[in-house]
Amino acid sequence: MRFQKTFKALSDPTRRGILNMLKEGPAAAGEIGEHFAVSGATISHHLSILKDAGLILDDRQGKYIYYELNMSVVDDLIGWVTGLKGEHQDE
Amino acid sequence: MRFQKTFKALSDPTRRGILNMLKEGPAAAGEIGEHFAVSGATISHHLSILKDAGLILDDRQGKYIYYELNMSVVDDLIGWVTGLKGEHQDE
DNA sequence: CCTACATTTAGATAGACATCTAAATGATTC
DNA sequence: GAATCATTTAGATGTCTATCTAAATGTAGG
Repeated sequence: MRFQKTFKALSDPTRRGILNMLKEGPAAAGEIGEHFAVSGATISHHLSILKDAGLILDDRQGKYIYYELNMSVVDDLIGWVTGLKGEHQDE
Repeated sequence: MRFQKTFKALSDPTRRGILNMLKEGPAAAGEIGEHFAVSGATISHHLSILKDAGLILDDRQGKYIYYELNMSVVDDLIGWVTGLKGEHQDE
């Protein structure tokens, strides 16, 4: 199942919030955490799921780890969803 | 959360399979069930989740209930996913 | 109206998941 | 290298979810 992890990752509102945040550009884990009412450990958990799904990339810079959207996977996702609109290429 | 039910619905592979099937056109619950290795009750459960998410519409015709993709919600979904690519309209 | 067929609802169960606190790892600076 | 800050990992817990079988509902035809 090529998109299982992707859609699972998107099924949580905090994770979608994180992706929306990252539209504005890369951000460190701590900065991301400030925007949500959950513990840092929980944010870290969400980031690992988004990363495992390929939706985000990480880039350590000293103390901080910056996360950013992975546009190529976002494009794959757009492809899948758009595919629901008729053009009959299977799966 | 405007898209919570939508993404939750998409997070299951059987439900995505159903949506892919319905690209070809409307189908009755029984016909849908034939394509997946789960009980009819389980298919019914998945259909109710897809329906609650607005992704499919139902249309009873005598004994049968035909399901079809709801393109307007598919379009909303495309809008959300495409929105990840930059154009900064929030959420 | 009784039988047969299509689908849903009810109730139960096993596995998955979001969350927390506490502890561990990684990296900088003095 | 000890102290400090950023982040992750471990372990526990309550809730959610996909699935099943059995029973109920809806619909058509004899």
